[in-house]
Amino acid sequence: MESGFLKEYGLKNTPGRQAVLEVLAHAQEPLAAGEVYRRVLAGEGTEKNRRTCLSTVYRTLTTLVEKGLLLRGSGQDGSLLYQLRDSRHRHYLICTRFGSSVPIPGCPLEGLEQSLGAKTGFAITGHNLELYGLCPQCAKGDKA
Amino acid sequence: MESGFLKEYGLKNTPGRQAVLEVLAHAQEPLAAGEVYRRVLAGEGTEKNRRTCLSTVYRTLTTLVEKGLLLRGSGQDGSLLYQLRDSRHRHYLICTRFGSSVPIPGCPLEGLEQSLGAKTGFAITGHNLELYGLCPQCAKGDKA
DNA sequence: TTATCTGCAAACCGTTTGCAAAGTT
DNA sequence: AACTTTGCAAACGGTTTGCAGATAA
Repeated sequence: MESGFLKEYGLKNTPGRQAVLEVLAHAQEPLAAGEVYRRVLAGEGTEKNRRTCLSTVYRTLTTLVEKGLLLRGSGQDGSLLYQLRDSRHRHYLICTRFGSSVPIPGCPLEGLEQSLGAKTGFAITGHNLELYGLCPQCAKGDKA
Repeated sequence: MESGFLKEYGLKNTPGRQAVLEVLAHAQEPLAAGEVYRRVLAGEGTEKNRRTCLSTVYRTLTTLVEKGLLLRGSGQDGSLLYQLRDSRHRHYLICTRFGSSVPIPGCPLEGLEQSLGAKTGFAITGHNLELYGLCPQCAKGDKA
């Protein structure tokens, strides 16, 4: 994770912020604030900051979303999830009975964003997409 | 709203449930539980139930989602939103600066659901999609 | 009559905020 | 030194739960 990186956004370069960025850089999927916090404490990412509190993590995440470094979306249960803006993202098929999820290959929205941006004048920076349904096993034992 | 409708799902047909269903049937967009509650009290829908409590609304919504009558998604801020499963849904382009939103014409996922269902064996029942960006006005005065 | 449903109040959990101390530039 | 950021603890808002009385079948 580049340091000096934060300054360009008018932010002070503190170990806590570095740690949050590193955790998100290593994450494979969007993370909830609490999960980011746990990973920072566990020392994931190379920064060795283990002395932070949850509210600081929240404040950092909020700040970074405002500056455009992170994207914030929401999961099926309403939890807020954060990811680096440029990280490779995935979409998932989520079983509404057990919550199990299967990643969808590719992103079906790439073309759409462009054409929609052109049509509306919006500068589109991201999106949130999940599909819900019953997984094969659950679909059989249906009929509740 | 058909009565007798609920019985088929093994549910008792109570005025509270009727009222919740009616509110959702008249709604133009997905509603949060609190909003459903307010509308029930206000007597929207034809059912005249004004004597209910918020936890009952939550329980009703949860039950109806489990039975497959409703879909539950989540908004940009993580609030949980409910809608009738078969109601016409819309997607929105949301300005990340002010939260203003513009509806997207049509649903870009109709084809996708079918093919994905066939490929994975999931019985796909719904989805959640939002696009984020800066609206034309904000995109100009950028450079934070 | 029996099992389900409801209202109330309290618990719960994720998120936000006030404040004084610590850190960055 | 000036201003930003942090830790702590308390507040907050939406959601869930336990229980006893009411209601649908």
